[in-house]
Amino acid sequence: MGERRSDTKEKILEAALRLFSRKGFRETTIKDIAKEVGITEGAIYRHFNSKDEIIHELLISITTELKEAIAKSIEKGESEEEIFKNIIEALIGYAFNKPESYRFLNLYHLLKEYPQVTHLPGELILKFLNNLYTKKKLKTYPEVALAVITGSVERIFIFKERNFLRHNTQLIKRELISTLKGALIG
Amino acid sequence: MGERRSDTKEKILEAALRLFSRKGFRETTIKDIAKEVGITEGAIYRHFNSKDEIIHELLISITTELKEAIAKSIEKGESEEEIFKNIIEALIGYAFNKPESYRFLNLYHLLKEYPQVTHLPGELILKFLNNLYTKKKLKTYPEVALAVITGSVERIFIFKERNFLRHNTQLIKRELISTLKGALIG
Amino acid sequence: MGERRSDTKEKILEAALRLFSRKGFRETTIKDIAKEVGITEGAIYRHFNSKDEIIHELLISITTELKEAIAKSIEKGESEEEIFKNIIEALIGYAFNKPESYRFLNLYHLLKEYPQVTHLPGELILKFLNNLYTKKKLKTYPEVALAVITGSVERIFIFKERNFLRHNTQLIKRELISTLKGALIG
Amino acid sequence: MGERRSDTKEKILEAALRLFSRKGFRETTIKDIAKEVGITEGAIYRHFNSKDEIIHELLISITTELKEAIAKSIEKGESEEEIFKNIIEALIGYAFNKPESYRFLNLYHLLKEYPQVTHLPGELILKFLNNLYTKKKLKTYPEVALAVITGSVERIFIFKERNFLRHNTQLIKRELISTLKGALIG
DNA sequence: GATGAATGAGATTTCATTCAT
DNA sequence: TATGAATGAAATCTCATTCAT
Repeated sequence: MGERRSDTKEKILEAALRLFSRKGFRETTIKDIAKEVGITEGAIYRHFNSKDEIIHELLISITTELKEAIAKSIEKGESEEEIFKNIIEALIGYAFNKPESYRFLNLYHLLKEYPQVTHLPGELILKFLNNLYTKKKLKTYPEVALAVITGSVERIFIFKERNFLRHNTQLIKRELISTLKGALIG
Repeated sequence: MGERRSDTKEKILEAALRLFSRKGFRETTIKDIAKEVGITEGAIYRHFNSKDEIIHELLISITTELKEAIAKSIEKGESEEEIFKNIIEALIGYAFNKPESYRFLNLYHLLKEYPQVTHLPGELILKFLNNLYTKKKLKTYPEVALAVITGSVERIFIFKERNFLRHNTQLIKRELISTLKGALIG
Repeated sequence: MGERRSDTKEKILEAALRLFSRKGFRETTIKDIAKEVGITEGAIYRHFNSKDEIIHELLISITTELKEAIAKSIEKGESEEEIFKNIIEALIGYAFNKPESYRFLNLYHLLKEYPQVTHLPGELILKFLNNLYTKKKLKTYPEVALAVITGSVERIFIFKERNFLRHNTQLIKRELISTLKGALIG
Repeated sequence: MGERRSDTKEKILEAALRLFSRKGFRETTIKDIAKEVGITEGAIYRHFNSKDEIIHELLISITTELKEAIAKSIEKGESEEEIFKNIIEALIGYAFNKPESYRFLNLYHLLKEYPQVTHLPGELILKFLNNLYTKKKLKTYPEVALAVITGSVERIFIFKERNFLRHNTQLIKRELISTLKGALIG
């Protein structure tokens, strides 16, 4: 039949992301993905050479997307304080708007080795924090600040997914931003 | 016949923990575990009915252990501030001293559904934070505070494992504690 | 619309021969052949109904070609000795000038059953040898002579392909002819 | 159940040899082998890591066996003429008594690259022929002689398998030996 | 004639689990 | 208790062939 262009490839990536992020890499089978897309297993292999290739392609595109979101949030900020706020907003925004992508990333980095090839989104943030640190505007070491920021966002995300947050999302976002601001740049 | 019920069973649990935390659940096979212990696959089934049972037993014992560590850290503190500090120390201490158990826990909770049966260590901390919040001694919502605390510790742990921290562990610990204290209870 | 019935069909046969003789039947895929020709898999099926049909068509044309070469070598000879020499020259010539066809034939007959339909080139040679034998001009049984002739040529061919021959090809050819002559018809 | 020792491994090798030599490597499946042995596919993998490993193990043992047969035939001979005769007898004997092994070897060397690791049986024969050649006792180049010997034996073998020989085996053997002797050492 | 996505059957391999010894 | 061969189900991947365009 053949959908126009490579609609199918896109559908495979979407289905795979959905399943990987929900169930993990090993526990998601090619058959699962095929069924989700509505094709047969063999058809997957016209678009990808292996399961690993699907995972890798997702990793690259998600990493790129998140990195770009962060880059943009840094560029747009006018003061350091604003940039700080923008970064956290970008992180939370990404996690909340693209939960599957965000989960995928966490899962990947927990299970697989850190891939050398991929420049991680964290690097951009770290650069900014290093800069603040040099100017004595950061209350702690850059690595510690990075850990606090990214770790907090991740947990907030998990809590949200588990319906553990007793306040509405907007409120939580604002709280987190002001808490981290207070903690790190005063 | 010795007195300890089963030396082998203990060794299986240790080996399984080591492998699960390093490679993941699905990517660790019963054969891997058996080889690590120095026995054969069949022998594993003398001590456990299934692979899942091993995972579950590990989950229970690790969860219990961490919960007890936290409980103790709360009991021992005399002031609220001290308890706050103790809790964070207990968390970092656990992560740093029992990295495999800590990794196991993170992995498990990322991959499997939250098991209803298990009372999570976080609950004790949350109770304490709720208490602080009621007394207006917490700068943000308890859930947000819990996210910041546990998320930060997790990231510091990951950074340490990846040799990403440029200062020594003791220094980092102290920094984290003072940062979180500043952020959350001022 | 040209006159040659199908240029593409010819190209497919050539590519298939090249690949089959190099890698074997099963290890050569329709996709391999299509890629070699520069068309797609589906296009192959415009010209052939199945992979087996390609193999069979090659078999027929190669067998015919070799048989004709041998027939010609027999017709052209004036004395029995000359015919004997011509046959061996034709065999070596075919192997050396059409190595892919020759390899194909060997491979086919090693892997598949002897096809009843195909009259083998060997039959012509055997007829000639039978004739010599009747006239008491052959030093051994015709079958043995046929084995010695065809087997020797095949091995010389293999040795050449593996760069195992330490003398130039012309010399080797001459040596082989005189050796076989000495051995079989004195 | 488990037969004593590794009876099963031996049975797998035997069945695999039988099938490979009859049908080829790719056209013989693990399932075929398992069925022939009377076990399931999975069981094969307790004894071998892959299909290739089975092929390789067969290659090594067959090559070794043939090489030893030839080495012995050389050692036992007292005169050069006797050694010459012994070698051919050893080759024919091996082909006729272990037809599956002999077919396997031919098939392997036609389909796969010459393996560097394996010292080929031909080397021993070549050494002997080189020696004869130096002493001016060989009527042609050693490589040509080797080709004539091994090629003739192979074809005789094939003819026998195809019921193409019109005289009894013993007679054929004797004929071949005397023919080759006449051809090569006079 | 040609494309290339898709099918469907089957091949190799993996692995939790069972079981005779 | 322990061994390790065997099972059986399932996973990844391959490929000849079909078919809508």
